[in-house]
Amino acid sequence: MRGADRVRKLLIVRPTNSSNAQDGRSFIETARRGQIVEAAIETLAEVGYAKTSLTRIAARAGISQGLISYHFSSKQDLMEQVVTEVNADMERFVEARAGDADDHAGTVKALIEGFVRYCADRPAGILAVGQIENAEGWAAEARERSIADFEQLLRGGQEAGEFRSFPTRLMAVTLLAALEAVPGELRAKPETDPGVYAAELAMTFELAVHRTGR
Amino acid sequence: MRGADRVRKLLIVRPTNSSNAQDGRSFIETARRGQIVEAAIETLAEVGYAKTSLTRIAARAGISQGLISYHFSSKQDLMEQVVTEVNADMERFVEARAGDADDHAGTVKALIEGFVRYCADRPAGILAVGQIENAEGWAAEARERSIADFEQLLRGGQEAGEFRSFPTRLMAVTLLAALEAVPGELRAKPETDPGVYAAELAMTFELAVHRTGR
Amino acid sequence: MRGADRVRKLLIVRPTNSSNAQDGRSFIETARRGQIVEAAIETLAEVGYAKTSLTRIAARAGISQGLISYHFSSKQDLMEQVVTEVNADMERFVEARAGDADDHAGTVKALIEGFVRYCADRPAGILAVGQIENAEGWAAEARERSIADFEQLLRGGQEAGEFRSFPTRLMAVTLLAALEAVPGELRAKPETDPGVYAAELAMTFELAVHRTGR
Amino acid sequence: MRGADRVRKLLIVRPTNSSNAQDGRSFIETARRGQIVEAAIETLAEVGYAKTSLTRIAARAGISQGLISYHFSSKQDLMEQVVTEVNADMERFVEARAGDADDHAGTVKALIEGFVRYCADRPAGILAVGQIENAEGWAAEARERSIADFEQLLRGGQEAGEFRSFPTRLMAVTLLAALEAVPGELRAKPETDPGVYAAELAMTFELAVHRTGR
DNA sequence: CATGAATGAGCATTCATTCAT
DNA sequence: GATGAATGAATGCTCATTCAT
Repeated sequence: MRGADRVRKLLIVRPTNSSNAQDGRSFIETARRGQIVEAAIETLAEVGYAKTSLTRIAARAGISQGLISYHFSSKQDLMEQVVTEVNADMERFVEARAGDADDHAGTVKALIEGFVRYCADRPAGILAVGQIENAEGWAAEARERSIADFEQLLRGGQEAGEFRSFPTRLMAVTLLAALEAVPGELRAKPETDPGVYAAELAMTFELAVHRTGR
Repeated sequence: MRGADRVRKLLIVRPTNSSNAQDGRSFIETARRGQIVEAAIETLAEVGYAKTSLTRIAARAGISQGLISYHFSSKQDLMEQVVTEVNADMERFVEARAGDADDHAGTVKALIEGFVRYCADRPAGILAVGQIENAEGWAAEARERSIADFEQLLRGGQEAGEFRSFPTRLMAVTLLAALEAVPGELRAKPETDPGVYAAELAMTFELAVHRTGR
Repeated sequence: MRGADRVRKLLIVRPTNSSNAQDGRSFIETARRGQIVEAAIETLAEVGYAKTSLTRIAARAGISQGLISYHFSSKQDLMEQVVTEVNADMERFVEARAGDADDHAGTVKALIEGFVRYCADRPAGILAVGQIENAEGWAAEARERSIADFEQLLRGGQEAGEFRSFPTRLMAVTLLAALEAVPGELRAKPETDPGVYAAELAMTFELAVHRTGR
Repeated sequence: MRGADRVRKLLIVRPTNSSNAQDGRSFIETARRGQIVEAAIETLAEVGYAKTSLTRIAARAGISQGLISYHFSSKQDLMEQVVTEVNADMERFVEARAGDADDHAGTVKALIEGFVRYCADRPAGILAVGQIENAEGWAAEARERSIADFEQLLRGGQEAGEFRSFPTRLMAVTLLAALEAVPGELRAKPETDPGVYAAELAMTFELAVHRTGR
């Protein structure tokens, strides 16, 4: 299995059990929903969850408040949609740029680089999702899924003899945390070169996981 | 300078410019303020900032809503107090357990271990502060201060020839992120052995920063 | 310049700098705003500023509290609107009934009579504005504007040789005070004949200002 | 009856039916009550009724909030006391300076001059009473008493053939209004010479009431 | 006498949500 | 599909008042 496949497998979009995954939407409905989600993302990234009201989102989208309720059954429904769409978008992005690494170390590196580049390209989405997960208390579920994915990759590296022995869960948690810090850092220091950031992060985890001695 | 001193220096409690540091409080007032701060921490850790209202804090403390306003000039005042007290408590704790490492690597290790142990001991405070800093938009400032501290330590290690060459800011950001993930992980997996977590985290960063080759 | 013109000039509606003068309101919005303003006036006139809460105004208007906030950005915004509308209404009324006096004495008389008749017709508005200006601390500004207007008229009379010499400001202050006492008196003694009141007040100031000797 | 007697009669302090007229107060109690009343007057005159809280009065007096409630059964009780004391003080002042006019016109003049001088001397009290009467809706009662007094004086002048014929109540209302405007004007234009103001006001009403033709 | 801790009602305001049009 | 008028609950906060000390 080549790296691209590994990343693809890792980032596969999981079906949501909530009711907003139904299809059979008209073109206009899909467009409106997208517009609202976009406005929500921008608002969340800009002012934070606490100050993000439906009124504010509607104002940003240039539509009436009522229309949001027409398209989303509740504020929570909209927030779920934001999380789903951003995750799907990010996964598509990362997968597309995943290198053709043929070992696990390369896959980790590709993953990190893809994510950092995504954050540099479209920082609002990740910031928005961070706000939502934190505020709504959904961090736990989302985290578990990501952690499980990372663990699988790390365990694969250990089994292939590439990585040293370590508790995969803790390393996965740490890797996830390091990635989650990226958009905030890029916002705090916009002059940061994403390439350097990605390379440094990749190096850090390469050193942390690779098999020592030999 | 020994490790304990380095940690002490790192964790020095910064003077607050706000007015709630005044002394001259009666015993009963101090006790009530402490009780309210405690109730606020528990509430924040449990339900998150968005659902933490003064009413809820009062209910948890078993007092009237008005009493909070009697002791704190505003909700923000209370939140500031929570941050101040938790930080002071954490720094006291970490400093007290700081090892006697006589090199920079040892200091980093002591810092990580102290922090993980603190999170294991009193997880609510750190979670509460995280909620506040995120919601109130104070995260940026708090981050910068911590990052500056960490950078100083890392740069010291580089200058002493202990650490490899890397951009200290990015490593500091990553280290901070890894630490901030600790209370969430301990909450998600309460069975985690803090000692193992601390050791693993220390090892991870030891490998990441130490001078390679030789 | 005839008396009607003098009064018209005197009572010209001053443009408000606040933003609530915008047009482009729907019919229903205009109606609701009017209803709320009306309820506010009645409440203020009846129970005074201190006991006039948005809850009370809403109750009198038979609507929810939230609806007031929907139509007015703040309590102060509503109060400004009350002042603006009552003043405009009063000025329209007084101007419409302004006599065709062709001297300054006649103009003063027309002004007094118009105002007394307005107070007899719609006493609540003037009482409400009095409450607001006093409580909000706007009394000073409003007073100065009225005094300046009155002074101008009185000075005109002096220059025309109709009025005796007196400090115009003090006479203006006294005249204003006498007028402001009208709604209170009409409320205290509803049986008072407004015509008699107006005539008596006009006579009082006629005697006070007119040129003696000859 | 000479003018001084007329004024004395006019300004006689009426017994209050409320319960705060009881005697048998200790020295310290009397002093405290006076101190609180004084602080209330200053606060009312400075910030207006709406912003005058017991907390604020206590702060100004340099005592605890509770002490006000200890000495006055309610906020309303304190406000009543302010009105009573200011009125008594004012009446004492006016009476003391009442001239020895031997006709009614002179008495009116003495009254006006005394009041203007009092407002110039101690403006806070009258402003405070104005705030209270307006806000509490007590204006009515207080007004009626003053009006009755003035009417009696004016009727006396008419019966003595000094004054022209006019409805005494309306002239009394107007005179009262003119006097009530004095403290506000002195505050708005502190450079005003009280002597000039008094003389002008006296002249105005002299012209308004005196018997014309002869 | 005096304090200040404590309460509970009331305040203006915000906001997610509903619904007639 | 879309609007915006309307609601009602919740929020942070102020304040007169009570009461144990």
